[in-house]
Amino acid sequence: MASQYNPQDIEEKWQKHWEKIGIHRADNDSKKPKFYSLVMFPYPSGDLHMGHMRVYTISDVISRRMRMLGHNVLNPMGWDAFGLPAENAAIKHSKHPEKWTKENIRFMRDEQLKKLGTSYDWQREVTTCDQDYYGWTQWLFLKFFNKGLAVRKEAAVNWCPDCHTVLANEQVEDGACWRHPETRVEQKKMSQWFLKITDYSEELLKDLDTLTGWPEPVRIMQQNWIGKSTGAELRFVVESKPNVQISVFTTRPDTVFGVSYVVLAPENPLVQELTTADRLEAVNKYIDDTLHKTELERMSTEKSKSGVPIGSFVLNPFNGDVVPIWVADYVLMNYGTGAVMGVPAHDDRDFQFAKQHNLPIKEVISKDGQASPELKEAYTESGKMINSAAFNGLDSETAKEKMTDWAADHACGSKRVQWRLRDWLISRQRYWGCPIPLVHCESCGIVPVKEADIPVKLPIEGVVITGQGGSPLSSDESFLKTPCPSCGKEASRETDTMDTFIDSSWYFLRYADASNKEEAFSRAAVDYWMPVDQYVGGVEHAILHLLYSRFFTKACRDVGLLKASEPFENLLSQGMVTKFSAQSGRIEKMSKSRGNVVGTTDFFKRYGADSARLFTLFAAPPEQELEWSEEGAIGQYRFLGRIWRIVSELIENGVVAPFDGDVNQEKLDASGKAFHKLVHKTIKAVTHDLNRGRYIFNTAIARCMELVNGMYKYAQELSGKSVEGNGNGKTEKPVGDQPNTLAPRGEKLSQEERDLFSFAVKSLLLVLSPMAPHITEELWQRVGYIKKEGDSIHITAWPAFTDALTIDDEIELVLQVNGKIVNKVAAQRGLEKTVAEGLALNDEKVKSKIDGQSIRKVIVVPDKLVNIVI
RNA sequence: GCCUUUGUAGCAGAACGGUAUAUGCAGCUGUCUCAAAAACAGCAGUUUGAAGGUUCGAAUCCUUCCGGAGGCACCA
Repeated sequence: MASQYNPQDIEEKWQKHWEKIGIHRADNDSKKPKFYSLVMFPYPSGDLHMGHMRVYTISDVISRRMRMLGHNVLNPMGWDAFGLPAENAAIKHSKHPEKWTKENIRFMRDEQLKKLGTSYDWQREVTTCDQDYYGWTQWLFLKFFNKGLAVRKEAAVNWCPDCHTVLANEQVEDGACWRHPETRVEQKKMSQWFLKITDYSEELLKDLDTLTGWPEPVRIMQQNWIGKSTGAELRFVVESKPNVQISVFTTRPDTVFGVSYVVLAPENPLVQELTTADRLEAVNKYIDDTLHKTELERMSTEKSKSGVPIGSFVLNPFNGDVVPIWVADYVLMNYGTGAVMGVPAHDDRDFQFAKQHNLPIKEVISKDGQASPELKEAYTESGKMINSAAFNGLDSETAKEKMTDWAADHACGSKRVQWRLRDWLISRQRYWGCPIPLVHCESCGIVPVKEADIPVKLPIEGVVITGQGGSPLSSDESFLKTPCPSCGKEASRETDTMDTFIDSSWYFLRYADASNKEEAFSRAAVDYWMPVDQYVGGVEHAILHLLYSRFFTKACRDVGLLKASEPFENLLSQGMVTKFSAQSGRIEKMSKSRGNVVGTTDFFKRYGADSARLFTLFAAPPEQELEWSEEGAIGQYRFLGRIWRIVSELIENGVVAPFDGDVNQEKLDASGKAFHKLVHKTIKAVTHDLNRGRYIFNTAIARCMELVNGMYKYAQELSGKSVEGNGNGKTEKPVGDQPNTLAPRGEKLSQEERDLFSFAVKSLLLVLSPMAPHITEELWQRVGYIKKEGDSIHITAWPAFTDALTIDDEIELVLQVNGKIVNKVAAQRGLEKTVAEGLALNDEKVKSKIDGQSIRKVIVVPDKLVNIVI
């Protein structure tokens, strides 16, 4: 009898063996076509669970299959190892962040990722908190600095009181810190370092169109984030102070004849300048009130539109109307010019505001060019111009341009493009990050550290992390004091560290050349590997990491470091893994805090990594959510057990042996032919499902299951024949001392039947091997394919299929009358249309349905159906 | 409020505008067993969220509505 399938006996053995023979190493100099397969590297938080494993499994299957297709595959792994949790853990366990991080990395690498059976090239491992990584991060920063892409500006920035640091706009969600949804960020005015991502706004937007290998939703999210709006800047002269103008940005210059007021943001300095004495008290009170509102209160669209007039008026340059200036908090200081023109008739917010404060509503555009008796709501579409003097009758889209031109001609406005994207704030007042390599010198100002003096090392010894009172770097004299690189006088280092998103914005470049001691990466290496052919990661990075990395790639290109303009050619956003949580009583994202995690170690021990891999691939298509189910996962274990049993018995019974050739189809009986076709159909289907960009693993596995089911059936049929010739579909009772076997005995079969089994087993193992790498390798060896040390199923060529053998000769022809199915008949494939039609018209059931009525039309779909319309 | 996405047996999921259901889980029956488990063999189940429309023919395309998921949100 065959031995029991026991993953523990085989998985670790092969993992070690693969590492030893080095089949996962990428070659920087190869004749094969390159394939760069990348998965978003993890933050080493300590313990991965089954939910995390999904992304690594998906990416690994893609990598393994591309190797079998003859590619030189780069499949690297590393650690996004700087960040706040290390500091928090340090405070909690009084363990240095570096120690904590390194311990986590060891566990996650050796006990989790390796035991999943991933095929990484560990020689290229990168750890962002290592000097030989962050030194190059600093080096890149200096390149950007020298190119004017890194600048220091005073700005209102987001401060998270929990993290004790500032955050970039992208890291604030609903007015709260992305790490602490319960913590409201505060606005502080600070002088900080920024990377000028806005220099690339236009290109970042435009190139989204070239990213056809990205999911549409991600592209749309980036597009919205960049937020380009085209319109005009119009200038309104203040009536009482003709030398002062209020600039407004509008996307609707065509509505300018409908302006009935102008609004300033409370923070706009013009408010102070233009408020008249009699309004001063009211205006100051209003501003004071708004400043005490939370960001959320201010942003709420539900609430009414508050505001007060400031007493001054402006002149509408188009028609000379004198309209009041108001201050209102629905206008934001940090977008556009901090002032808007109020056109109640054609903007929802302005309409609401005007209704509330009894301001005139003047219609200047209507659908048909006719004025409406009374507007019940703002008309925000385009239409025909009315009440707009010389522009009357024009289509409003045309008027937009003409009126902008008019404004330019009369020196009261111009065309303007406004972006939502802001510069990337990268300073962090934290310890566990990459030090910004700059020096503040009293005489020379801000001076970059010399390239030769990089890395600026993060002090490790004697650092005390309390989480209070600023970064430990600012109180570490040995770090702080340094001679000025320019004049040599005593100066002090910048104590801010960089946002950790910088570390992850270029790690994929370092993988290309990870052990380079001279440069961050060699031009030849990155130009060879970049762009990444297939990136896999969670959709939570749709904006943050993916936008930053795109920016970094373009900036590196412009600094002359590489050729590529876009880092990631194809992107797969896998769905999250969920599980029922007893805490909440709901199905939720698998996470520690929700108490619904499934650990890896225990599962690997009981059912093996192959079962875990198969389940996560099988239970849902990759981009959809996946609900973890213990029963479902065990089902995959059962499936692997079925493969193990049948293949083992076929080997033991002398049926299956190494096979390299074609099965002689002619010498097989009907069920042999059918099974032979099933094998070819399976190869075709799995090949198709795993093809680049498709990656529908769930159906691929289902096809493998069909093949295994077919193999059982065929084996049983042949063993029935070989025992007693009983073909009734029931399992034979053991006869005498003969055990109850699944597989026939080899000597009872013909050569062709044995070949067929050998071919079927070989094909099954090959197409399943990227998904279940251990069991397939073990059985591959047991069949006898591994002859010398370097052999492996994983570097064997992907199997081919014969298309002719994937097509059935006989088909079932569906006969319809008026689109309703009346009968199904067996027919030869490839019937002439007229023959098929005749077949249908002569069918008894069809005839009785037609019942002598006249036929209006006959539709024939070849090899599918005939529809008779009466 | 706007945008994206999704709704198919009890559950997870298949299905170029052409037979609604591959595959797994759960369920039921049988073989084996003293019995059970395991294994093996087999069975059953929905008319595709709802209503319209286009079509010879709609799960698939269009419209409206209902439900789920995600994103954006006084961005002028």
